[in-house]
Amino acid sequence: MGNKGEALRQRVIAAAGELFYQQGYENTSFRDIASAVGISRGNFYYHFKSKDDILHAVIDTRIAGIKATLAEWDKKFTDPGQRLHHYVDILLHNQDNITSYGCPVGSLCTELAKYDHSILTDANKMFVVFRDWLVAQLKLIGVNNNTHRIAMHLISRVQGIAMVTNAFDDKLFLQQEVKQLKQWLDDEILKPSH
Amino acid sequence: MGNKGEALRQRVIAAAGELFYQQGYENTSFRDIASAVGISRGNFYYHFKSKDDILHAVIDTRIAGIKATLAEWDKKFTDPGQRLHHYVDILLHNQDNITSYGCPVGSLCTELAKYDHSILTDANKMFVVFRDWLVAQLKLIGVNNNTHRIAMHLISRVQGIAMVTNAFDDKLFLQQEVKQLKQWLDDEILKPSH
DNA sequence: GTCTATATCGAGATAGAC
DNA sequence: GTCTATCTCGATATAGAC
Repeated sequence: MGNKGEALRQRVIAAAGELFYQQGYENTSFRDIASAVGISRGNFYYHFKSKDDILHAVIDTRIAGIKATLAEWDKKFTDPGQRLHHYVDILLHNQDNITSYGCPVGSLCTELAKYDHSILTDANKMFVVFRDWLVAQLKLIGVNNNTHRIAMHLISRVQGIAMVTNAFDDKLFLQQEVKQLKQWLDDEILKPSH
Repeated sequence: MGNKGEALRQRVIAAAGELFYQQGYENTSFRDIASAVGISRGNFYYHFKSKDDILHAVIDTRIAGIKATLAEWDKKFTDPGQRLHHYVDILLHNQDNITSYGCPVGSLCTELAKYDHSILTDANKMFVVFRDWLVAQLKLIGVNNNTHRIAMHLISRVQGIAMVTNAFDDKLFLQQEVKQLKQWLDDEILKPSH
């Protein structure tokens, strides 16, 4: 198997993914990616058939990365409640990037929704992986009703925080909201007295 | 005063604003706007000096529109609690557009954050108008602490709902979340028993 | 004021040498 | 596999006729 070519392909995907996140997909050119990776523009077309093709590869790689991360969490934390807290804590761990560029999943979906519905469907799968995992954790806790809705609600809360943090360039807001959301998680989901 | 030119200018701003919302700013060309308004491409530069200039005009017009809307609400609803509910209800009233294109303010800020910080600052003023109005309503209710944070929290919740509704193309989610958010508004802000 | 014609640039994509 | 050179297209923007 072409190890050298395969390695380059991975480097392109990594660089493109980062640039798509920081600058947006449409706003990132082959030039940008080429100079980041250190190759020529023409060389792309040996590994990818179009720019869309690179985006698809980026999305696939991200999905694999998300699945790997969640599997790691499953090992690291035995308590599903702890895992849910860890999900919210992503905001805190990535607060600098979120302040500058927003959420990598959310901002990409927002961009794609403006002009390409077929790729949006693919990008949305990143959310679906998170959602299904959240549903699984809720069921493990013993929540039996509305697990899907609660998972979607959590994603929505996290996305709102990321979006507003980015738009207002306000890291403090993120920190306060994370605290509040984790409190809500404890009060309404993990220790329901009603 | 050049009435004919001024009227055309307003038509351009209206058409551009709609297209920027539906297709994104970068993804909308002069061609698109020209054919929507029914003028030639060259004619733009008599009324605007650049594409950025059109965007600034769109933002200014939107800000004026938001202020007018809020002033209308102030007249229509005497109860500040009712006004806060009405703010959340924007989601419901615009559910079709939000499902297709997201929030006009939020998605624009998300796009601009990727490549132009100076215009983002301007676009963000749309949020600030809402935020300041929300703070005013909270104070009228008698809330004295954390009015700024609560206002930001409300914006964040609304943005999260709009973003996820758009990304999942899920109008039902929007409807459920609006219900839940209005319930939260009643329980935690309007009738605090604690 | 509005138009047509054009300049200039950078994008994605291709051809073919090495 | 990777490169250089080039094609084609559509974008913003400008010049100048009407």
